[in-house]
Amino acid sequence: MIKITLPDGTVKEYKKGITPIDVAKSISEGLARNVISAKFNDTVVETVSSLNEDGKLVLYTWSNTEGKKAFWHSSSHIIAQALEELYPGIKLTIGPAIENGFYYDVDFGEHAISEKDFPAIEKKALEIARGKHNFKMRSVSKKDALKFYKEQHNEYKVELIENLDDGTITFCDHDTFTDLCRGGHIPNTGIVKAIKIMNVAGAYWRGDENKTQLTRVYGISFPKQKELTEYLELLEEARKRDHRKLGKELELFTFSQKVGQGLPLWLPKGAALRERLENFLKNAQKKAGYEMVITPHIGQKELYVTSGHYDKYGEDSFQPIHTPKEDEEFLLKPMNCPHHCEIFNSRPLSYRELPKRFAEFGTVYRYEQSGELHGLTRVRGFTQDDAHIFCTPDQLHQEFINVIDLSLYVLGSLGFENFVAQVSLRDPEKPEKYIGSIENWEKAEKAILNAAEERNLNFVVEKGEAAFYGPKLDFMVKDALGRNWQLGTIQVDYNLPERFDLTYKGSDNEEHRPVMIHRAPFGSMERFVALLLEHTGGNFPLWLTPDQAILLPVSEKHEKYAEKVLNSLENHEIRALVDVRNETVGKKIREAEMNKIPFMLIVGENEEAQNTISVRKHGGEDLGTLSVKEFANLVEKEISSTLKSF
RNA sequence: GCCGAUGUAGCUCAGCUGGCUAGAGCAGCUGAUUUGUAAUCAGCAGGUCGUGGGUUCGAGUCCCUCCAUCGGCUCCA
Repeated sequence: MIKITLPDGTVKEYKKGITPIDVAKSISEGLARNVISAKFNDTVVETVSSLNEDGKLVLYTWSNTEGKKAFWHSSSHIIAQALEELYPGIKLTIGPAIENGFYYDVDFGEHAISEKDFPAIEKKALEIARGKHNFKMRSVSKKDALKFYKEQHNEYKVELIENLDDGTITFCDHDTFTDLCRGGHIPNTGIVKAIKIMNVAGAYWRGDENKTQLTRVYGISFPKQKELTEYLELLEEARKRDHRKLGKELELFTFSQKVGQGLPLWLPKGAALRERLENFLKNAQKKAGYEMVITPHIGQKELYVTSGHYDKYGEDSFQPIHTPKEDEEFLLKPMNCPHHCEIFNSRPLSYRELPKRFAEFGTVYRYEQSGELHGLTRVRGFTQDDAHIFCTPDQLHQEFINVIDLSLYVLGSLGFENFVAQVSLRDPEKPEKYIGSIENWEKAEKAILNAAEERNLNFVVEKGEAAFYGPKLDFMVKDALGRNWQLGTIQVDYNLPERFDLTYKGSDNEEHRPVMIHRAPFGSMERFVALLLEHTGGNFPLWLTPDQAILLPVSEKHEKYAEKVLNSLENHEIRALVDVRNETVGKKIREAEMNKIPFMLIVGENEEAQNTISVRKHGGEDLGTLSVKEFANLVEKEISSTLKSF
């Protein structure tokens, strides 16, 4: 007999060799029907694996992330089988579950598949699923595993197997299909009732752009057809929140082929909105002891050679600007830090003056690969809400904490609640990717981890994601389609102070090296506005939104009165406009709704007589008839409830 | 940069297998209407079909080049 501990703490005794699914049956038939995967002692096991020792068992259903993972991973086996049957001779590589669905990377050889082929593949996959084939794991010796794939001339699987230890290799069989696989499947293919191929894309073997490019087939599957339909509708809804679409509709920004790829043009409404965001941060920064500086958009090549950026990015970026003078070269500034270092260097500083916090909304230019450009989230010219803090090693901890607090204030004020803090450390196995001493790296990494822990941030650690000069703490936010984007960033840097030979005079009358913090709570104005658009669906906070109210005169006769109201709204610092077009009120409301204007103020005969306005909120709520003063109070109250000061 | 897809009026789209002066709705302009909480009516105007080549008697439609966009990969100071 063995003792099985369930998540609720109960311990039950079973015969040695019992399977998770049988354990489920012993609890209830209903549970057994829904169990699709299991973990035993924190290791993924099949629902039909024998359990031979005491341990903790967790059973998963479709409603658990773990259950979905097994479901989607199993679905990738089904798709792989369908692909093999439809396109004999293709080479399978890997097929994991992802956040939404799964993919399988396939070498199709000469054959290229496209959307037109999806229905046939889906049909085949569903046929296979309906066969209710059991997923069965078996151990295979390294020799046999290699033989199996060498016979198929599948060099990818061979490479994978070669990196595995003999004795740990397992295959998974279902129906006529066999795949190298670590495990973690649903009991049988029949549980998959709906399966859809979402798209195909190129993906490099092992993520290395020097290796073969495979075709990645993305798919998703569900235990019910209805859930697939709902998922597709959800995607459709998400597309409505796409910042590129909303940015155009709300006249915030645009692009021009003539100006160039990835070079956004901010339209009047967008520019004004951005300015409000900048002022919001400037106010907070002022309270936090920052000083604004201004630096030029270009700098001598030598500046970036000193900083190390030229070495790292020079060849792959905008090329130097030449002047009539021989050998003179300038670079468009790709970051502000070197300039700020030279500001620090402009006169001798005492430890009594530190920390120095230089802030600048600095526009920078980076030659991003054309395939990487994406709306406002990835552009070639953008403005960072940048600042560099120069402090003594003793001050570093507190300064870092202060920056975390500022960043949290910014995100909180704009309604970003579901962010993830990511601590990016260096990859210890690739020292060639980084500059600076190991000792300094260790200090910097420790400083970040300590600060993140002290502020109780819910953070994840990613090795190998650090900048080449130092580790960082990034605030990651998802867009409408669930893609992660880095917004705010805080970076500790011991390297630039050395490269620029920055010093301050300490209390011991000796020269000391300051530590530098790079930080940008928004990240960039472009990306921040993009993500804000997707999060709010274009319904910005009232303090930020382009037009707060629109006056809708019922007819031409009331235009004069509308102008008068507009005037007094302006005196209350409310951004408003009048719709003087010769249109019906119904139409004016419709358009104001589509333009997402928070308040529609209808003025007609009654209002004019009583010196009031009828207030309709975006979305349709009728707030009744108010005086301008009452309305202004209402606006002020709403603003102060969302916009706290730092 | 790589793989795949897309590109027709300001916007959203139609235009079948190549065949007369390329269509619609919305937006715009003009006029009528003077409007009460999500589209008043009528008329007008608007496109060298992303660019440059080619095939053909004939190209929005077929082929190639380039540009841009979209979904991924790689990259992201």
